[in-house]
Amino acid sequence: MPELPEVESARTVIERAALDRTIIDVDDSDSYECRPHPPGAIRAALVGRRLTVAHRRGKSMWCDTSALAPSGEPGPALGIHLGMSGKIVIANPDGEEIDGGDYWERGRPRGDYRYSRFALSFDDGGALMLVDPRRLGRVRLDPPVEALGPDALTITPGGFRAVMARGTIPVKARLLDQDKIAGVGNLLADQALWLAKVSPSRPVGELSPAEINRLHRALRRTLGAAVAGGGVHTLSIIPFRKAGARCPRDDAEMRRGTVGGRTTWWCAREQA
DNA sequence: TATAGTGTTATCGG
DNA sequence: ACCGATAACACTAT
Repeated sequence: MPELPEVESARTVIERAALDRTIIDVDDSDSYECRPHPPGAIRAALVGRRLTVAHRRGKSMWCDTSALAPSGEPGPALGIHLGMSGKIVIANPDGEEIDGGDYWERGRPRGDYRYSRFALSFDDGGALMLVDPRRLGRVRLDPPVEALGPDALTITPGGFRAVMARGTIPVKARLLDQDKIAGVGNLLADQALWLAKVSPSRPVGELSPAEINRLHRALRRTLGAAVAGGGVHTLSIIPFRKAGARCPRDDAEMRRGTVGGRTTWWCAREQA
């Protein structure tokens, strides 16, 4: 399920395979996925335009759209969030199907579009779909991406220190706050905290400068490992997030709890 | 069969 | 203002 690395991969798929194709139809009939737009609103805004650039910040993607005529104004940005179960699928007129989630989740039978919640049809006969069984993703025009914090992949040490500077909130909850730092999900957070040997429930304001530095370096390493390995499911702590598991570094018990509203696993000794 | 879950948003209560 | 808890979304995996 998508965190920053998976979303970046989806963005790349759009960039490679969906830009500069003229949109002739839009299925925006799922009013929950497309909230707050009523059915037809996204369609009316996009038909006749092309996606021109694919952006990402944290787990949010958005595409710039072209003007309807050479002298016209560009269209609104098309924002796509994958939620917990979404992926981009592109079907091409020659029968080729590009599944932007193939590398991180079990395959979906070719041509199974049961869970397509939003789709763009192109004038060449192809289509881009948001396939999202749980319907936790969303599609909207001009998404408020400026509310997001700096991207977790490019945040500077100074920026990271500022994010972790104040408050009594548990450090993991702060890592998951997309308005403070964008892109860290539950698994990336558990892995980075484990690598840095920092307890997920420590109040951020009590972290030492050394701990904050360690955590930032751990986060960078974690993001690099997830991108290189092919998704957050390849992170090294994942097999140990289960009952009875022991920490692969010191063999202490792995503990389970809820931090920031999410299931959290940590080493009872090193992350005390 | 029952339960948990890799995400976000809104809302309520302290 | 800050923070925790809950619900909503609807399906898969164990």
